[in-house]
Amino acid sequence: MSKVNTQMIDEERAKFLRYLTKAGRRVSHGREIVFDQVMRAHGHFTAEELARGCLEKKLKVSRPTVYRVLYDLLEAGVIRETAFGDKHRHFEHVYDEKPHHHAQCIRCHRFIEFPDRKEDEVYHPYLEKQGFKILGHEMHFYGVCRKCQDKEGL
Amino acid sequence: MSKVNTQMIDEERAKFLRYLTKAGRRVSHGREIVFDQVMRAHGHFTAEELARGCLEKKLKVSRPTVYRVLYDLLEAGVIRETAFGDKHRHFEHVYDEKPHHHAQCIRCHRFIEFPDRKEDEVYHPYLEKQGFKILGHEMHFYGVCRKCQDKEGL
DNA sequence: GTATGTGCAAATCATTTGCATTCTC
DNA sequence: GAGAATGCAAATGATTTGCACATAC
Repeated sequence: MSKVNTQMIDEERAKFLRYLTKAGRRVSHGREIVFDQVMRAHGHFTAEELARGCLEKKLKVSRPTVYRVLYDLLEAGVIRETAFGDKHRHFEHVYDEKPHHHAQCIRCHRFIEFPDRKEDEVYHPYLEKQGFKILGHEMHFYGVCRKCQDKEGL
Repeated sequence: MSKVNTQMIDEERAKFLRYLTKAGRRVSHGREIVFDQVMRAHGHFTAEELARGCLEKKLKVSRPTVYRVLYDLLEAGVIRETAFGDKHRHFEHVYDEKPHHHAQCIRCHRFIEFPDRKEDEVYHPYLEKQGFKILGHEMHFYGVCRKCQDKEGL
């Protein structure tokens, strides 16, 4: 919608195309459709949700293709997997990434989302104010390890 | 092994029994076996791993029972789900819980584990020293939300 | 034209469920 | 003895794969 948004999508698209070219893969119809749908998605989504959405909209892609392209996008660094202990895989764009956090209830599995701050202690009062009883936490960084960076250097 | 360890296991067992009693559930053979195996497990494990282990050791439990008891233990707060974006469910004890962190490679999905510090910035140099290129992070708190606390109060 | 991408149907794999049987309280 | 727990086999649901056909380069 906004100029920034459009620009970011273009950058992501360029990143994807660059990746495909470099990897000797093709710019196919399926890849375009799925890329598009991913960019339209808000927040995090599961592979199934995206696939279902495509099918419901009668887009010309099959479920397996959605899954396949999702892994392309992962490889390309356009999306990333989020760290939820759920049965399904969750993804989200890389492009709207700001450090963002979640508190999950071990009973109902619902998430409370909260804004970024500098130090982890800062979050406790915030969550407690919402009545969330904290049992522990885990910081989850994602990135590329040395070995994989070396491999990519090839 | 150590005295502390044994004591903690006893405490966890007591917690589990208390939960079962309170919930009007029974102290069955299956629950004892699975509790035992969980306490022997190191770090995090998947339901499948635990089930397979039980079957390989010819323990008197079936796969569905392992799964069922695992959810009892979750309910009882003896184990918790960890926040990994994997197809399987990961669990770990609550009892050896210290704030601990993981950095995961988006390529090979391997984890780098690292010790707890006070502020999240502190981790960056640590990971970078290991050649891990950080793309982002996510703080994951687990606990019980207000609604579920209220429900438990019943 | 050739190698890659795709859909379809079928295979997998972890997890869950129905139900008859066995056990705990 | 009644209500729970369990095993078994079968169901489920997400994800993946084999393969013949279609398409991008």
